[in-house]
Amino acid sequence: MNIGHASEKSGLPAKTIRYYEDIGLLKPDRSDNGYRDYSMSDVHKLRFLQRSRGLGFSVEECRQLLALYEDKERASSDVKSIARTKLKEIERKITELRELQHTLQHLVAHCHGDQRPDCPILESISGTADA
Amino acid sequence: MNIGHASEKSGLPAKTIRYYEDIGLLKPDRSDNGYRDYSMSDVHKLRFLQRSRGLGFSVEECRQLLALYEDKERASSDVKSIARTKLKEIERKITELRELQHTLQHLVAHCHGDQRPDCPILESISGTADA
DNA sequence: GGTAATTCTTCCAGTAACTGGAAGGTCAAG
DNA sequence: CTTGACCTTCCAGTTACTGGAAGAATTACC
Repeated sequence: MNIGHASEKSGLPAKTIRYYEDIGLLKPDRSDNGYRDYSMSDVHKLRFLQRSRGLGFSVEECRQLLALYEDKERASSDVKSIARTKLKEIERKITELRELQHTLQHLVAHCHGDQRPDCPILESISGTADA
Repeated sequence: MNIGHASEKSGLPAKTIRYYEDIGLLKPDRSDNGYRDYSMSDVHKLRFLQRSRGLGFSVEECRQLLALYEDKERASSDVKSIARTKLKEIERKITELRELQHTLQHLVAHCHGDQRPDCPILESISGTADA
């Protein structure tokens, strides 16, 4: 599969896909003509990268997450501990997104023109009533 | 409140806080000595930025979200529509995080050394069974 | 078969969002 | 009144892309 097709399937621009290859996140086969040739597995990884980058994980964290998957045959205890650390982070992110969600919902539902600058959303928007 | 204190409270490095000021995300008061002086409201905004950046929103999206809050007095229909768009995005992010969570949980629970490279996690890790 | 458009290649420069470090001013403690 | 922590600005470097040029390969059309 050429890069254009892989780009469509993964949601990542071709430029970004080539960049990910440059920094060693994946290395697709090459066809005889020199074109990159992406397998389904490559596309899965790209889609995974597209998602996890969009969720605020750094490229290095994504590299770890990919390694988790790729090294699962050995599944050593450190691999599991990384996974558990990431799971904690994911839970935190979900919690924070829920709070952001509630804040915006409140904004849409209750703050319609008659709110003063001291709206309680100001207090809740940061997730800390005190700070 | 000086920048060091605001940094502690918001979780953002002082460098980043100054950068956010440079690009016009907030403008704290200045004390007589020229030091930046952060209000509680400023710290709330910083904490909000810290969170939403970590959740994969771009600085420009964060600017919009902050504006949502700051312009809530007028609460025009476009403000609400932006909020609704962001709510959709937040829901998507939550869904994706849940899927990532399940994948990692599966990895920790079931893939312990006896998995072949064609582990079904490969299929599910990208969130698309087909692709 | 010819040729024009599309898609691919590499390379190099630019942007976004920080991040580190130098050079120097301010301030609280001893 | 000096030492050390914290602040200032400025400029350079890093990360993670992103755009564009120049050229080769494929596909689409006559």
